[in-house]
Parts: sequence; structure tokens; C-alpha cells
Amino acid sequence: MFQTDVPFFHTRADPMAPTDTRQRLLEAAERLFGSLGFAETSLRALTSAAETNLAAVNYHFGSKEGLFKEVVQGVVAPVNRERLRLLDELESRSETGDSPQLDEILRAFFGPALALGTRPDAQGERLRKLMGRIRFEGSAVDESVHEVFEEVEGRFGPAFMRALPHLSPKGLFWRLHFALGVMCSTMFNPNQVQLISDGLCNPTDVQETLDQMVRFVSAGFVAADVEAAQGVTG
Amino acid sequence: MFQTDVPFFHTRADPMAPTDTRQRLLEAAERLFGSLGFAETSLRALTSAAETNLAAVNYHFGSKEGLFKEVVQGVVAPVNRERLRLLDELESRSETGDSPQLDEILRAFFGPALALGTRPDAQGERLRKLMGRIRFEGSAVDESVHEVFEEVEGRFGPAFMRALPHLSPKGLFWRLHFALGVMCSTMFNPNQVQLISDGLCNPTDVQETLDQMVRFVSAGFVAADVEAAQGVTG
DNA sequence: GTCTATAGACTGATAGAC
DNA sequence: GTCTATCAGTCTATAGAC
Repeated sequence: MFQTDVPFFHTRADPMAPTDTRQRLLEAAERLFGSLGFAETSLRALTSAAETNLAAVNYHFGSKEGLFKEVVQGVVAPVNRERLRLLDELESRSETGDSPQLDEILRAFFGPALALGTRPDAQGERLRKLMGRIRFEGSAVDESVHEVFEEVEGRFGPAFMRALPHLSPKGLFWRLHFALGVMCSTMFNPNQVQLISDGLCNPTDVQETLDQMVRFVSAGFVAADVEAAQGVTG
Repeated sequence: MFQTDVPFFHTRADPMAPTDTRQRLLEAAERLFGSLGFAETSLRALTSAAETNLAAVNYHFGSKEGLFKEVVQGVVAPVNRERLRLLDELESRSETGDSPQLDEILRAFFGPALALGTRPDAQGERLRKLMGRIRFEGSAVDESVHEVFEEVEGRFGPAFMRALPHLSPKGLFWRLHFALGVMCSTMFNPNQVQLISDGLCNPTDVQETLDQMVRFVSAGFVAADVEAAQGVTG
């Protein structure tokens, strides 16, 4: 998704050029959209960071929104591919009998997203923030991003259902919604937990974050349905 | 916080005026900042919605940011006051013996925020969204809002600790962070759960939302520490 | 493919009349 | 307190040279 779609037989003017304009724009956009969001990022800030000019954005991506969508898809698509690969692995293993455990499914879902944060230097931080931000970037995202998530929804939804046969559909959907909220707000706002805990919690530690997240969310998932609980306690 | 600070002995030019300019600005700002966010809301859209002019914003609030901060504090302050009142109630009751239960504390914390959604017409929707948005509106908020939350942090933090003596501080802070993520993402993005559940989950039903949220989060809170669990299972 | 130059509209803020 | 008029700057997008 990030590669230029130049056919392989095309001879570049300078095959060893450090990076071409299109690539530099995508990288600058990843950084700026990630840390500032769509509305707060101006094309001027973006093109000067990419050391090019306004016209290049329009030439390569059609518009600011076109660039944004391509950046988002470039970040989301590999994450979703890895999620599906991990789920495949879990489910093929379970053909012999036991189906995937809740914890395993959650790790397959959260892990690839959190792993964005492991990229070198500050780039990982920005990517993670961009990934978390997607859920909260209203209009600019919705249509184009939805389709990138379709396959993930279609595969993980049923997987959760099978792992949680006691839950009503309603209870499951609420919990899925909460789980997404936990993940996205953590990825979007990682320093907040560090702040309130006075440095005790380290959101840059992917393993720690993943462990804590899976523990919290899986406990929330296995809790009895609200209706069932009300039936018991009054 | 929303009242004009005119002393009671001041004679208004027209005491029965429907609402004065300052008030209309605050109400329009509540709506627009709530649904669009700070950056996407222009002062022009705002002043025309309030049926006044650009200069009025500067006269009454100094700047766009000044207006935003006053709106945020006007929404947050009463919510936090109600939270503290409910916690007082719980804790004074418990002087006779039992300290507040986790569920009760969570309801005292989530309830007043969710209750914003019960205001008539579409205003509640916007207020709820604004409240959820605060966590995700980077720069424009941080300093001024922090102080509004200080007392709530100082009171609820220890209350949670007392209700969850088994948790390490680290585990507790992560869970508080997750709980905020659940609440804010649900308030900011209420229609998403309705969408994925094909209408089965109804986020405009405050009671349903509160029940589901408390059930999920309280189960997450009582889960054993990550460290403790790792000590047992490997 | 890359650039300069600019169009055309919008931004927040302010001066100054009333 | 409220307004009009306007400033000085920003915004995205595009035309057209190379």
C-alpha cells in the first residue's frame, strides 16, 4: 500500500534516489496526521516537512483527504493482515479439538496494533497514535476505512462468539465496543496513564500494555450478562 | 459557571430578554464544539449560530480558546460536583462499617457523566459528546481542564484503592486508565455500538449504558494483577 | 514529476463608531 | 455591550512553465 505502483519494468530516473516525493509525503503525513490529526494538519506544514510543495500533494493524491485516506489505509491494512494471519493460526491449530481461548483471540486482535509502537525512534509512537486516532477522527475517515475493517469484523466477531457462548448478542456487542474503546484510547493517549501513575505504568512497553489490556478486557468479557446478573441479584 | 457573573443588584437593561449574547454564545459553542470539536469549529459558524458577531467572542471571552475553556469547564464542573456528592453519600453511609463497594463507586463516577445525555432534545447528545471529547482534544484543553479534575482524582483514587486492596498500584492505574477509555470513547462515539450491533445496543438509554459499562469495568477491576496471574500460571 | 505563482475563500483577531 | 469593516494571515486547490 505504501509502495509506488510503478510497474517493475519501469526504469526510474534515479533508482538510488533516497526517497521519492510521493514516499516522503506519505512519511511526513504519517507523522503529522498522527500527532496532530486531520484538521489541525495543514498541507503547508506537511509539504515543508516533506521538503516539497503544495502541488505535489494534488498530483500524487488528488487532495488532502486523498492523502489522509492513503496514509490511514497504509497503516491499518498491514495490521489487519497480521490480525487475520494470527487468527488463522489459532483456528487451524484448533481443528484438532479445542477452539481458540478468549485470551488468545484478544492477543491476536490487540497485538498487531500495539506492535506499531515498536518501530524505531519516534515513528512508532506516531503510528500508534494514528491508529488510535482513527476511531475519533469523525468525517474524514468513515467510508474509506470501514471496508478495510470488514474482513476483520467478519472473522473476529464469530471467533469471540464461539469463545463466549454464555453471552447474549447484546452483551457481546457492548463488550466489543468497550474493548475497542480501551484499545484505541490507550493507543491514542499513551502518556496519560504514565502521567496519572507518576511513571509507574509504561505505555511504551508493548508487552506490559498488552498484558494489562488483555487481563482487563478478558475479565470484562467473561463477566455474566447484565440481564443474567439482574435476574440473580434483583 | 454558566451564569453571567452580574451582581444581583445590577439592573439589566432588559431583565426579560430571552438570553443575552454571552449566554447564546456559550450555548452555541456547547453545540458546535461538542459535535465538531475545537479545530473544526470556526468562530464564524459559531457567531452566526448564536446570532451575533465575531467581536462579541473577543469581548466576552478574549479568544476562541477562552470560549472553549469556559464551555468545557461549564460542562465538567457540575458533573464533577455531582460525582463528589455521590461519593460523599457513599462514604458517610459507610462510617457505620462497610466501605463503598466497587460497583457503587463506579456508578458514582460514570453516572453523572452519562446523565448529561438525558437533557431534552439533541442538546444532551452534544453535551455527552463534548464530555467524551475532552480526553481526545489535545492541546486546547490540557492545562485548564486538569484543575477541574483534581479534586475528583484525589477523592476517587483512594476510594478505588480501598475497594480493591488486592491490586498493586500499577495494576490499579492501568485499570483506571482503561475505565476512562471505556467511558470517554462510549460518550464520544455512541452511535458506533448501535451500528455494529445493528441497533441491538441502545447508547441513548442511559440505564442500559451504565449497567453494561459498570459490569464490564468492575469485572476488569477485580481481575487479579497481571504479576499475580503470571506467578500462578507461568 | 516537479516546481512557482496565484486564485479564491476562509481563518481569528481588532479598531473604532455607536 | 454590540456592531461593521477590515487587517493580516492561513487554508486548499489549480493553472501553467519547465
